[in-house]
Amino acid sequence: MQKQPTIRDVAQAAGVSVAVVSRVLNPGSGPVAAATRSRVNDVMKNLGYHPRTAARELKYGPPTTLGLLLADVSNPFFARLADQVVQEAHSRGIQVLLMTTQEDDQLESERLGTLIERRVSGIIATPTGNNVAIWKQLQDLGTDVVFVDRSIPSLPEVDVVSIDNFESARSATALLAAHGHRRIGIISGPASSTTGRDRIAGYRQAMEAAGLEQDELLIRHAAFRGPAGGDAASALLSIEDPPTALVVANTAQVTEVLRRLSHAGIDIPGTLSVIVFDDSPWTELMTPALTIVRQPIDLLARHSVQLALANTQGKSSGKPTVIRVAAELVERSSVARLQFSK
Amino acid sequence: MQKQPTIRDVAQAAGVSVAVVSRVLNPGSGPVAAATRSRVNDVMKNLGYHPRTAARELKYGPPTTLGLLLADVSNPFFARLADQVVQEAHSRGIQVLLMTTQEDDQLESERLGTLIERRVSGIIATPTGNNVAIWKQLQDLGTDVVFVDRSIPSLPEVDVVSIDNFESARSATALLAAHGHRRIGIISGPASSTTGRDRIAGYRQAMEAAGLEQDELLIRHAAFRGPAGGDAASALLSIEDPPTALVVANTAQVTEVLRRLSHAGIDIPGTLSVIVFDDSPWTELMTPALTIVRQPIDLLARHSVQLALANTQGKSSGKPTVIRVAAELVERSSVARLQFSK
DNA sequence: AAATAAAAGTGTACCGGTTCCACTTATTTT
DNA sequence: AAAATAAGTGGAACCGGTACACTTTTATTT
Repeated sequence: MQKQPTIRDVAQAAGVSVAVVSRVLNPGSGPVAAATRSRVNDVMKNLGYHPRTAARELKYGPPTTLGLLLADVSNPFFARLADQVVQEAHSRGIQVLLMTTQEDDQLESERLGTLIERRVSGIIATPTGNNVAIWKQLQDLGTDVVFVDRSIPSLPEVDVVSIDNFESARSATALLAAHGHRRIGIISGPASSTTGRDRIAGYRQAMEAAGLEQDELLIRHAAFRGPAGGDAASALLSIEDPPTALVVANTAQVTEVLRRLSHAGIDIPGTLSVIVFDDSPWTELMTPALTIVRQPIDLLARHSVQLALANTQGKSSGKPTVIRVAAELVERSSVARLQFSK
Repeated sequence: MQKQPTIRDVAQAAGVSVAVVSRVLNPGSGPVAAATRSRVNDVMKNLGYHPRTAARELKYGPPTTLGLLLADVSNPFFARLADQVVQEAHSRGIQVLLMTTQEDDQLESERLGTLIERRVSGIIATPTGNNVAIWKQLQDLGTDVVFVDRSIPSLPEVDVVSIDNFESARSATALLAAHGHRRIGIISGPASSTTGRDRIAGYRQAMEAAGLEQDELLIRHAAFRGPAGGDAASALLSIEDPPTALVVANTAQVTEVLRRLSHAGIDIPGTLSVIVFDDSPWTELMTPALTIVRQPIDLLARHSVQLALANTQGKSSGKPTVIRVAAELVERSSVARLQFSK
């Protein structure tokens, strides 16, 4: 392990002052003779010099790091989001500190503490819904906070990027209704989440528009984690007059719900038609290929990163920005046309 | 946006020196009277003070950040790895800087540059295979480098954590042979990768042990990214005497290969038996449920993090550590028993 | 050729913590 | 009661860059 050269070592070796080396390091910060510049560059290469980000950050807490706080990354939806966010950030020279909450507000609060100490310029997060005080503090500190996929109603001043949950659920439900389904179930996120509520609202509107009876038994909320999703699916199937179609609108639990359906030996779409909120590659590989609501993850990522860096670039507009991108209903083979039997 | 209080603000407000505040901040670094401690703590809370990591890092480049450099995170295997690494790191109070290379060595080199400037204490990476000089430099600088899943033969002094690729491929192939298959194909990673080579070697050994003819046409290498995986699958199926069984041993391209098989209308396991290296949840949901080689991602993550922090903790043992964890062959329904027809 | 302007380069305070060392004030030891 | 030891606190240098104010060199103008 060699001792790390500093800017002063470089300056001395090149026979110039540290100020000049700093200028070479930051083009545009001041004039440097071409000959000097190349000499300094040579010395830096020979010495294996690399400026330390920590030292640079000390002067002005710079917009070079961004926090990405997700529920977990094993979920394909979040994984793809993380992938896109990282790519988008990298393309702007920004680094990403990845953290997970496991939907645990205690863990979330710890992570937020770390992000504060690191003075990240922005945070992109899927909030658990608690820790409102800390989120507020973060904003007061000048950190750009962006909620993605979900939001917290009691924090209306935070930027939000998500799909149009209402419209997505509405159109998915409408599609099922148009195929003759009258008993349509929906499994959505917790009622405390905006995501969950909006999707249910869209579902209701579609049911009403189709003139279908709204049975509260057909509406299920499931927590983002744990067995709740599977339980909801099982419960839905065991009611007296079970649904012939199901919208799985809890993005985080799609796999869990499908596993339960599969184990129950449900024939899709024979017994049950299904539309899910998840556009993972494998939804196409299943038998039958699943009809899905495709979330434009790249757009979610791009807008999130943009907003998370907005204030930094002086583009802060007093009001919080809410971006709703359109989701796409991709029809495949998991929805059956129901014959009129009654 | 409020101005951020510094340690001096706290000191002044509490009527003590900065040294005392620092001691309160770092318990064990020196004596502080209980009364003073609580007074300082109160002031910190009132002022909303949070120490800046950047300033702290300046003194001693500390082991508080770890770089995770993956090919991409949209791939479920890497996503789950990232998830576990982050959890493991968090449990040790370490933060994770996530980066992706897209398997592009140019991008990789840029990312490595950033990691050097940040003086991360350790790096966990799936290397592209190039940039050997930079990896060496990283190590000289005292950074703990750990390759996970793959390695680079020309860098034997780097720690490696992976599954036992040879044995995994051998046992998967042996299972197929035991089911009466004689024409067994394999799609593995590029020949330049250790992963790819080891798996092929395991395959060869199993073929030989079973007394089966080794046809080079049955062995395909596919790059980790791009359409190569799918092309390899198509090519395999169109040879004169096509395989009746296939080992998809290119973890990164499993989905791509399966998609191609699905589109080609191949009946699994009727026409083709399949074993894949991927234990994503959805492999169980497919029809038929896929027989898989399950990689213990949690173990890979745990060992990686441990090694990446080893030197920091003074546990550096001159020699590089190579950890091979056992993978598990999970039999499900995608392998058919072949009747002897010849 | 003198005057003026622009370019190149230097010295040093500063960012916000940490830590060594010196110093003062209790507490023990003999 | 004097000396030795420990506890509590403060002063200031330091980490490695950045940037401002200023001096020196070179180029341009008339």
